[in-house]
Order: sequence, then structure tokens, then C-alpha cells
Amino acid sequence: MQLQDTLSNKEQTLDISKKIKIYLCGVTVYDESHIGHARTIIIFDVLRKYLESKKVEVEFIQNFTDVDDKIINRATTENVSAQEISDKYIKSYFKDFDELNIMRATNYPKATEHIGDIIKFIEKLIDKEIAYVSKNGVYFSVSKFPQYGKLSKKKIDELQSGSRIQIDETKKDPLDFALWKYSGINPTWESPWGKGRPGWHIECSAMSIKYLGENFDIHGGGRDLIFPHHENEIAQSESHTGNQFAKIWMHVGMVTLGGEKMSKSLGNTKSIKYVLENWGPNIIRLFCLSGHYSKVIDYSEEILKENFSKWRQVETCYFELIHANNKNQENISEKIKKIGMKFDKSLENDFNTHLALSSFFELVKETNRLAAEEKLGEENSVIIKKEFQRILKILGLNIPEMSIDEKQKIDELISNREKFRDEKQFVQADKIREKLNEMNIELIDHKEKTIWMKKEKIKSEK
RNA sequence: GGUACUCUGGCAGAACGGUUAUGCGUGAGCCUGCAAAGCUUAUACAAGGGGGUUCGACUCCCUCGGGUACCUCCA
Repeated sequence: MQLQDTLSNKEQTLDISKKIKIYLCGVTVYDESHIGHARTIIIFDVLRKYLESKKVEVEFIQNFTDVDDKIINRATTENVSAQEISDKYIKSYFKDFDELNIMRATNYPKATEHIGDIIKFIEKLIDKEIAYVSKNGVYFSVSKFPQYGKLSKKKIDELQSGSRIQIDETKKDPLDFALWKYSGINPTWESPWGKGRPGWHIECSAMSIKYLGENFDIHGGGRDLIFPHHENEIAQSESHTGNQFAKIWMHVGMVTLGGEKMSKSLGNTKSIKYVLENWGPNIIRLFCLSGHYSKVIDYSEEILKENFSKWRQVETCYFELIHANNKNQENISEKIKKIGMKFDKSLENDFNTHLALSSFFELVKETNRLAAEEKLGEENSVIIKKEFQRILKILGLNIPEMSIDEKQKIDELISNREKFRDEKQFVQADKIREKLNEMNIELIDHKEKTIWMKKEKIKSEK
């Protein structure tokens, strides 16, 4: 599998004949997650589901940064403890992402639960004289890591001149960043240097190495983490271990709103809860997979509506497959096999989900065509269904199952309607159709039969 | 200002040095008691501007321009 690597700026080969270790930078838990977070996590979720569909073992670590100024600020404002804030939003995080059908990570380490590891990590950096203790905390000395800037392609002297932060006189160099900050405001921990809390970045170095080792396969996150977060992680980690850190750096493009980056600080976010309520998980997933992961995608109601139309076709396809019983059949196994191979090939070529989706829609279209031509028989449907469900599973799309009782009731109503139709009592027949519609059951009248499909309830549908 | 990414048909969005992307939308038709859904078919100067390399460029090179992101809050 080929993946574009931010560090080398080249496609690198991911050897999928062995176990794959992935570390994804998760969220700082001080507020509701938005659709931008969802995109990044959905991309990695599909990557993982694809790998696992190929029987590749994946160890997937995603952290929660649960100690941070913003958490503390929020806690102060709401007059509760920082932990209450982070707990609340971790809970909320899982609610959102379970609903989005995201597979749980192997582990979700939290910064606050790894303070000991972090302190040890910093101690080693001090021993190596790469970090130093100052009046305000412990700092990483950027000048001790000559390759600093290699990920974000920045030159150290340019960074210094363009630096927009106020110069902290206690630091040896304005670029040096905090590993440990002295602080009297809770939460704080004792350390060999004084009471305080860890800086941002250090938790990801300490935890990724702890769980995945010094040199793991993929380190990912949003593009906005390249600098300074990931740049600093590399500096700390490689100084610490003397080894190469992650093999491949994979960065997901931003979600914009009206061409502007969606971010909490700009206040132009669409929360996952909002979008879930209006469009549901499947359409969100289709939307997030509709462009190449490295590029920007723009959120708009129109584009969600477009994905809604796509989803309807997928649903139709599914229900056609379920009800397939035509006698005439075409031999389609070769065609389906080819589509499946194209789907896989697209994903293995820098994880091109959009191209993969176009193969998927070929399958959907082909099935719906056969159904329209009354050529979708049981044999075909078995072949197609296998591939259809394989792809659905990789993409994390989900058509809700129905109970047998429900199905029975629907079949009854349909056969009643058929009687009325045969007797040309269309008013009665339409009444039944109307009734089913209220149950979110849509009828498709074919020449030889009427089939039903359960439509997902979409609030924003017109 | 620096760095990176980006500019493809009404919209979204891919691949590829020479071939239909695909989807949405729109028009027409088929199916239907009517619908809906679906199918068929049609539709689009496609390539930010200008140069160059090449037998041939959307694809490579140069140049000019637009957009976005990052330059210590950020997925």
C-alpha cells in the first residue's frame, strides 16, 4: 500500500504483510467535537477497517489530551474541576463517534494518566542536555535538534524572525517549547523540578512510544497539527530515542465552511451532534470520504444533500438485493470481481477514497440496472451482496436491520395493497402506500413484484 | 513576508504523457393506474492566464495570477 508521507513528501510503501501500528492525535477535550474532527477520525477508521478486511492486524492508539489551558479555563468559568470538564467531553466524544460507527481504538491513553511516563521522558532529555530547567518550567532546546523544521519544511531562522509570540525571557531561545510548566492552578503534579503540569506535545511522544515503540508505522492527525505539534513531537522523540520516530506521517485536510477553516477559535463549527441529527451517520461518512483525504473539503447543506442522493441509491441497491428473485440472469461475477479489485486498488494508492467510492457506485448502478431490467436473480444477488457488504463494512456504512415482525407486517400491507390494485381500487391502495410511507417504508413497483425499502430517517431531507 | 497545498464541466471531484472518470444537478424517454424509486439516454468551451518541452499535455518545466492552510489555540 502506498501512502503520501508528509516528512519525505513522497509516497512511501506501507508493508501490510505484517502488523501495523498507528497513532492518531485525538482531541483536546474541552468542547463538543465538530465535523472537522469527524473527518480525520473517519479517514483513519476506514483505513483501519480496510486493513483489517485484509486480515492485517492493526494496533490503533488514539490519545485524549486532557490537560490543557483551555480545559482549565473552561473549568474555571463553569466553576468545576478540570477533570469534570474532560470527563464530560470524553463521554460526549464517545457518544458522537459511536453513532458515527467508528471502531473503538485499541487504547485511548490520557495525558493525566501518564504523568509518570512523561516525567521520565523529560528526565532523559535533561540528562542528555537537550532540555533545560528555567524559571518557568522545563524547556526543549530546539538548537539541540538540528533537523528541527524537517516535517513542516520550516527553517529555524525564518521561524525566529517571523515569530509572533511574545518573547519569554526565561527561555534560551524563543523557539524552545515547554515540556513542563510550573503552575499552582490545578490540576498539578509533583515533579523533580517543581509542581506543575506537562506542556502540550510531550504527552503524545511519551504515550506513542510507550504503546507502540520507538518506531511505528503511521502517525496521523489533521494538517493543522504539522506545526508545531508534530514537529515538536519529532524533536522530542528522536532526541529521546536516537531513532527515527514514525515511518509515515499522514495528515488529513481541513473541513472548511464557506471556504474558511472550521475551528473552535473562529466559532464557525458544525458540531457532530448537529450534523448527525440532520443527516445521520451514513451521509456524514460519505461526505467525509468524498474527497482525497489530504485535501480540503467544504461543508455545505447542498453538498450533504448531494450525498443524501447517493445514499438513497445505496439503500435502493440493498433492498433490491434482498428481494432479488428474477428468473433471468446475466453472468456478472467477472464484472463484480473487477469492481472489487478496483476498489481495493484505489485505496492502496494513497488511500483514494473518492476513487474507491466511484467503484462502489458502479456496483450499485449495475445492481439497480439489473433490478430495473428484471434480471436480478438469487444467484446474482448472492455474488453482489457479498461484495456490497464487504465494501459497506470497510466504509463503515450501515443499513439498519429490521425485525421479522416488522417485515411481516409490511408484507401483509403490501399484499393488501396488491389486492386493491388488482381490483383497481386505487384510492384504497394509495392509502396503504401512504400508511407505509409514514412508517418510512417506501414501495418500489416493479413489473413482476412490489418491493419495499426502509428509508433512513433524514431530518434535512425535503 | 516565509513555507506548503491548491486552481478540472452548473456543482462536487478523480485518474492518466495520447482513450468515457464517477457522482449530483438538468433535459428527454422507459417503467407505473398514478406516483416514487430506479433504469436508459442526452447535456457540459472541462482544465486560472501566458509561455515552453513533446509527434502529442489536464498531466512535465518556467512564469504570472487567484484561493486556502500553517508560521507556537487548533483534527
